[in-house]
Amino acid sequence: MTPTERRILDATRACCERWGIAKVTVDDVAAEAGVSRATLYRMFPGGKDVLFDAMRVRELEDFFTQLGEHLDGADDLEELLVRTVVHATRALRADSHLAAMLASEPGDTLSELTVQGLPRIVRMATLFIVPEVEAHLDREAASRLVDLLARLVISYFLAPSPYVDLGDAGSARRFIGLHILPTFQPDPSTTGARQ
Amino acid sequence: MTPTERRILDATRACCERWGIAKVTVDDVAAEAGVSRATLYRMFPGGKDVLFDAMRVRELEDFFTQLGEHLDGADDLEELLVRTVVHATRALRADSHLAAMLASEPGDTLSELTVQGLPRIVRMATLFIVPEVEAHLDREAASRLVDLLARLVISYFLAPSPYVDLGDAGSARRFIGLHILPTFQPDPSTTGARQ
DNA sequence: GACGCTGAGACACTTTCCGTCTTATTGTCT
DNA sequence: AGACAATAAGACGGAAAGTGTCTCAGCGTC
Repeated sequence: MTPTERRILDATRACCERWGIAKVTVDDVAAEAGVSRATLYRMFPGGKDVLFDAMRVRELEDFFTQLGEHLDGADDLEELLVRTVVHATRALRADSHLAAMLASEPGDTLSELTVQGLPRIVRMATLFIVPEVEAHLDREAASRLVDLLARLVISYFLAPSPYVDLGDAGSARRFIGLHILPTFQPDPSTTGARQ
Repeated sequence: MTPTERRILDATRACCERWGIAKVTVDDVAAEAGVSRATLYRMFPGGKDVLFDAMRVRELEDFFTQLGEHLDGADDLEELLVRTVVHATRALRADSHLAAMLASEPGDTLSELTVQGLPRIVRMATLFIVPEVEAHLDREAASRLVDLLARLVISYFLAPSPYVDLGDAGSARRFIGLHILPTFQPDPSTTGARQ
């Protein structure tokens, strides 16, 4: 990724934060990035759609990169999963950009977190998290596990439950120990015995 | 002012806060107000310009109404003026709407505080503040005083000075006692003796 | 000097927005 | 019930803004 591309994506993000996707024009982004429209179209052929898509991809990459950094030192599977969902949930809650988008354009943003965007999110989560999980499960199981957890994190983020708070380590640990680990870890000798 | 007019002006303000004037359309305002475009044009014939103008007028009215409420119990002229400039300055600084506008549309907003809008501001200040000042000065002097103070408050708000902080009561009192009162109150027996 | 990258801007096309208008509906008053 | 005022919905043409492509000129590097 060239510095110019990065500048443009940063500008896109800034514009979206300020005005919401619906109000942002290509000229806005170009001006914010200090770049001509021609350059922008050269770097992102396809224009607006491609540009905003690239922005979303980069946001996901950033999100999971940051998430990955919080996973070091998690030895057993339970600890790994707990850290993952807790940090992911807290990061989502702390994301002011996301909050602004949800407030100003609920429809588009929700779509990006569910119907339209969820496959992409799951794919990215798989890419980043499955390697960590594979230390404890085979690839197939790891993929299914990450798929499931990603959906759960998003669901509990969008609509909090009185029973589970995935932003709280204790609650997340109980939840994972009770509903997740037993189904993915047929051998009960390690952590399945909990609860 | 009918309730519908108020709803529309509230909606206008809300839209401006969210997107900045440049990005707001009449449809946005109508939708936000839960009113059809036809109704909006009936209430504000002339459309966008008239609508935004009405919003600015109402903001000024609100501003000075609130300011007026903080002036009760100021007996002597010095106290009255100090309270006025201190509250006005603090209100300007605390106005998140204004801050957002200054950030997103510096040109328009500054124009509204200086070249374009200042006459209106002075007129409104005169309307609200002069009656209070007239208890201590004749109408002519009161008008000139309010005109002067309004300009000073705005100037020191836009470009703070190391010498004067009109948001601080002590500093404001010194400033007014030193530079304002002597020129408007030739009789030095009451407060002019200070400093 | 050839090369690649960029900014500026012309261009045709599309979309959005504006302001005005008509029509149907609703609720109110007599 | 019927007259009436106010409104929502939306059609309409013209104006404005935005889009995506293109050309060309400038500028630094090799």
